Amino acid sequence: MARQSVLKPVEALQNPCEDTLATLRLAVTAPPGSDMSAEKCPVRDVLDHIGDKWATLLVIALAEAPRRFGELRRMVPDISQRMLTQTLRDLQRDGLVSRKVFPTQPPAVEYSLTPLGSSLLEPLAILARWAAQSHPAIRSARAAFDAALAEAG
Amino acid sequence: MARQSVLKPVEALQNPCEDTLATLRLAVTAPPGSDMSAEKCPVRDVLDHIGDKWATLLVIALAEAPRRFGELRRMVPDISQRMLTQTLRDLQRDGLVSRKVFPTQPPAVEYSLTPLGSSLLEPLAILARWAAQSHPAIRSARAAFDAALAEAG
DNA sequence: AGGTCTAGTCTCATTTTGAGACCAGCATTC
DNA sequence: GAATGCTGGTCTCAAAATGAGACTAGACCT
Repeated sequence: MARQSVLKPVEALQNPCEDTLATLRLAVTAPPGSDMSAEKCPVRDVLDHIGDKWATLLVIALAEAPRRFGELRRMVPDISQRMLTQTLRDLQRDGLVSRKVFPTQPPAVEYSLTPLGSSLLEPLAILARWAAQSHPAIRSARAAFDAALAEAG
Repeated sequence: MARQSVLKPVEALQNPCEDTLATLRLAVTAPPGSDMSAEKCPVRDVLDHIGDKWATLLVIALAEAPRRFGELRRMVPDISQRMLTQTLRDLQRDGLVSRKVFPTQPPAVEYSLTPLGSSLLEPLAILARWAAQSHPAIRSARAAFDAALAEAG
C-alpha cells in the first residue's frame, strides 16, 4: 500500500481570519504561493507575542489594578528580573501596557493595561476558564501517558 | 529592614479559578502561605503548555481534519522537525491529540484532536479573533514605540 | 541495484532564559 | 557623615531550549 507519490496539496498555515472555526482555518491558511515570509499571518504575529508564558501572566497580573515593578515581581515569584523587564517592555511596545515613571525617591514605576490590553482580558479569561476546567482531564491524561510509557519501556 | 512594613501585601499569583474576571484574579491568586511549589496553579500549569507557540498552531492545524506528520510539517513550514515531533508528543501526553500509526509501508502516522483537544478550539478561535482585530493597533503601537525610541536615542 | 518514500532520531550550533552581582541616588538610621 | 536600605533596572555568565540538517529502517518502484 504505497503512499501516493504526489503529495496532497496541503496549504501552508499563514493568513488572517474571520470568525470562530473559520477564524481558525483562515488564521492559518494562505494561498500556497503567497509571500509569507515578509508579512506573517497577523494571528501568528500577535499570538507569538502574547502567547508567551510570561506575557500572558503579566497581563493577568495587571487585570485588577496598575502595579509597580516590584509588585509584579512578587506576584509572579518565579519570573526573573530580566524577563520581567523584557516582557514588560515588549508589552509596552505592542501597546498593551503603559509605563509611568514617578520621579519620587526611590523611583517608582507603575505599569497598567491600556484599553487595548484590557480588551485582551476577556479572551484570556475564557482560556483560563478552559484551563481550569480541563486541568483534571489533562492531569489524568498525563498520568496515563506516563504510565503507558513506563510500562512499554 | 523596613521591607515588609513598606510593601503592600501583594499576593503571589498561583491558584485556581471560577469565571471571567474572577477567573483571572483567582487564576493567579493564592493564600500567601500556601504550598505553591508542589502544586502549581492549574491555570498556569495548563497555559504553560498550550500557550506555547507551536502547540497552539498545531491544535489549529488539526482543527479541520486529522493530519499526518508530513502534512503538519507542510502546514507550518517554519517548524523544525524536532519541535514538531516534540510538540505533538506533548499534546498527546496532555490528551489533546491522539496519534494513530498505520502499519503501512512506508509508515503513516495520523494525528487528530481528541474531544478534549477540540474543546480548546473555541477559546483559541476567540483569541485568534482578538488577534486579528487587534493586529492593526498593535502594529501601529510598535511603529510608534520604535520611532519614539529612535528619536530619544 | 539504486532511488524514493515516511516518521522519526541524533548531533551540533545558535538563541533564549535564568541566577545573581552590580548600579545610581536619595532617605533614614546610627 | 557613614552605613544601610529602597527602587527599577542593567550586565555577565551558565544553563536550557530551539533550529538546521544529516542520518535511519524497510518495503516499494524502476
